[in-house]
Amino acid sequence: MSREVRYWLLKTEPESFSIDDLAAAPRKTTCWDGVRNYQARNSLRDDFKPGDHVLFYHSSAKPPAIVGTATVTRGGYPDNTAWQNVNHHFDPKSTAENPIWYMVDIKFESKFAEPLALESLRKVPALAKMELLRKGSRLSVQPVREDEFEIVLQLAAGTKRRTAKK
DNA sequence: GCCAACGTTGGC
DNA sequence: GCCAACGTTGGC
Repeated sequence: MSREVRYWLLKTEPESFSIDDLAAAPRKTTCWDGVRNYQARNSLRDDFKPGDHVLFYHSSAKPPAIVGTATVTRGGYPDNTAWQNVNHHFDPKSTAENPIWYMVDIKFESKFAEPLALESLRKVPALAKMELLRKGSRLSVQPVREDEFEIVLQLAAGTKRRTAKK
């Protein structure tokens, strides 16, 4: 029995890694390393599978916004940056024998014509239950419902059309 | 196991 | 820069 495709949202600060960085990366692919939160880790380790779709979100940006999409090309595997003690994400409790932290690979899929700002997403009733919009939400790796994902894509396409008409 | 102190995230 | 909302740590 084949598993259904799942949908995710990944947060990143564009100053450290942006959608443009992803688009410019070799094979437009990067490993999504450095996640150091257990709930997020569990998603990466257990639930990310190749073919899953990702919304790419810029946090601490002006404005904070969903800026594009990516696809998962490799499911969870140990995050080796955790046991490189020169690395910013070093965690002495994690070893190659007993990895604590996991990463995935994602590939660039699209960059929206216009960012979908957090503020504008809050005005969309169909997205009211989205984890991203929940008060106090801080998860950097979060599940997205299929209908939410589709609505976000439609919104992105809509801003594109309006821009084209100008 | 409780919980206060502390550190981090991230919108504003 | 502020601070609310978390998650983690560690004393007890």
